[in-house]
Amino acid sequence: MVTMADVAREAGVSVMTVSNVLNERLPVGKPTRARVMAAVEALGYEVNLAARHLRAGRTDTVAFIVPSFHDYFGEIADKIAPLIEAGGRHLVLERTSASPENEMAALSVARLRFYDGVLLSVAGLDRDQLDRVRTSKPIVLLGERDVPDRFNHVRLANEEGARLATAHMIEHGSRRILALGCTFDTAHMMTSDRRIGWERALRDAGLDVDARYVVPVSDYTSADARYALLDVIASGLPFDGVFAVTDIIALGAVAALAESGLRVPVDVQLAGFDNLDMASFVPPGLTSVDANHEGVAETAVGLLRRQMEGWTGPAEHVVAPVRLVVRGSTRGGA
Amino acid sequence: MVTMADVAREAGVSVMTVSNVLNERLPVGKPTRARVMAAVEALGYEVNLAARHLRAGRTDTVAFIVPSFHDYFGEIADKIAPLIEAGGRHLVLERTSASPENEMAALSVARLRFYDGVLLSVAGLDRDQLDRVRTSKPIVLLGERDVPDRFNHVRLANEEGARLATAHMIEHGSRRILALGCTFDTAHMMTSDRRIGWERALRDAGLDVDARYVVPVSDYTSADARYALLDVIASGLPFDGVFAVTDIIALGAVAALAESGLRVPVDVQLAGFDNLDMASFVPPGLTSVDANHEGVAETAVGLLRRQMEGWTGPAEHVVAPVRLVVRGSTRGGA
DNA sequence: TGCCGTCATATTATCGATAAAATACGGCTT
DNA sequence: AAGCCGTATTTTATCGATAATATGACGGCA
Repeated sequence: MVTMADVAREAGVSVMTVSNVLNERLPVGKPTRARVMAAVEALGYEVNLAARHLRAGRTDTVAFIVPSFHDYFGEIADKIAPLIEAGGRHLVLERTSASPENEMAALSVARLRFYDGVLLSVAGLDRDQLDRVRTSKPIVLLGERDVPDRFNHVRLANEEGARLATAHMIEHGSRRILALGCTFDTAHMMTSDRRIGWERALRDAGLDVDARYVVPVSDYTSADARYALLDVIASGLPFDGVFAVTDIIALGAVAALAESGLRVPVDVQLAGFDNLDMASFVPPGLTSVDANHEGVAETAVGLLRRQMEGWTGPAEHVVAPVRLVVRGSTRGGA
Repeated sequence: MVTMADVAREAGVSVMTVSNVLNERLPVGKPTRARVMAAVEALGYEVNLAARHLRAGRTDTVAFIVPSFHDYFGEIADKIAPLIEAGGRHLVLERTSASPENEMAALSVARLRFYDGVLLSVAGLDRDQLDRVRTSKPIVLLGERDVPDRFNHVRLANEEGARLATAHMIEHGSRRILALGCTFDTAHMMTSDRRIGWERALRDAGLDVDARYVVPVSDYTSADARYALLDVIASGLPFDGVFAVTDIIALGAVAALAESGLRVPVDVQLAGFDNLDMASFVPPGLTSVDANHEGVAETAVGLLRRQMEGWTGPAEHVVAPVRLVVRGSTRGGA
């Protein structure tokens, strides 16, 4: 492996001069610079990032730590990447499988040191566990869980989004709306906050809240959502609307409804949450709560950058606004 | 920051003994080990990975470098991650935006050194550019491009998959099948190999190959596919089948067909490629060529692991077999 | 002539771990 | 009691860069 020392020897200068040429820290005379560059070319030198990392304590890398690589997280990661790159760093993704242990491990001092900053999409950790994390590394948390005040945090207006979607379906005639994937259990705040929004919409319209209409889904996959909804249909519980806690859940619902001969939106209206790319394409177009990925990405990266540049003011807790994108799966749609 | 030296002082031993306790390299006496562990606990010591990396030359990390984080790559990454973790390393994703420059940069010696091994999904680089990469770092290439022999490479049976899908639609009555997203241009081998399979199926059935039925798509998104197919429909070119070069393209086709009042599979049969998770759920179920993500992941990780363990035999070029998963979008389906 | 300031380059110390070689020590053999 | 061995532990050298400091050369000016 060719090192700076090799380059220095080849160019007849000291190692420090090579470093100065390459990093443009101290000024170097023109002819010297030329000789160094020539030597770098000739030997094909490339900096050893491990050594730089150890000495300079910087990696020019930011990690986005996600529960899984696909769907929602893949889409948002693609929005975050260019923003990080614009700051001269690059982004890597790590995956935790949504397990608290893995999330904790990812936040260990050792692993954190690999990065200049970390965006963590919290899925498994609760407030207490997060509170035990002691680090001065720039971190921004994303996601719908409760987090300690000292962390920067970006989350969505879950309740409002669910309310919008549900109210929209009520306005267009639905009276018995399932909350598919929602829960009463508050451990997973995403599913309970959205359930609260669904409840509010029902109450605002003077409708009853019937616990049987809250249908949990075991694993947040389309497959599980499909099964869950097929069970409901088989049970004979009457419904004329489905609020799905995410678009992935909504996709499973689309399949279950189609298989059961229920027409969307004529027999059943359907709305999801996240507004994934696929939502526009799944016939008849999936009405969905748009969380504005782009905006969330910008906010989160902005908060992170501020920390990486040395800002030490109080943490911010941003609630990203949402809006409803109406498509063919509800009766207000095209 | 608490270092090994701090722990050593606290435990009254040398730094090397601490290292030996933590890494279980040389045997350490039981009482000494206990004192060291106690000191580690008391001080909250965690190893500095940068220092270890510099000295030991190992990071216990593997990178999967992808064109973009979403859809196909997200799904396959979720398959790869557990396999890497089973080997005691962890996986990170990096993104290249499919640009040759970024892929080349990712392969630079400097960046490679951050990882014990690299899985690269080649999207932009051609054979010549790859040939310029000189490194002894374990690398496995994935994807449908042509690559130099000396690299391990896993790709799909593109031609065969396209042939299967097309032949299946012919068998069930289609006579004029579009090759949506396919190309004559061989730069992107995925799109041309799959076109060749489509052609072969047509020829095998004694049907004409009409160049007008090869419909390129600008950017491999569902949105672009939808536009492209709407254009075809508007042009009046008659067709009764669509082979979509990927499921993402097929999804765009689903939307275009639905909007145009064409029924799937009655008026038009449709088949895709990749068998993404969503393919089972988009009504009426998307017939798709299954590339066996799981198997591809295992093969690629196996080849990589072999290299990381020191094997230096000749590189392998694996063509992963494919099979057709028939669903409701074609007439053989349920 | 002698002193000072400035720009260019070189020296020294260090980041925190690990590989390899060296030493200490108690027991066992003969 | 001397010699040897194996286990436990320490010493020394090193990975490759960078921060901080030191040196050198040269021109300007009193």
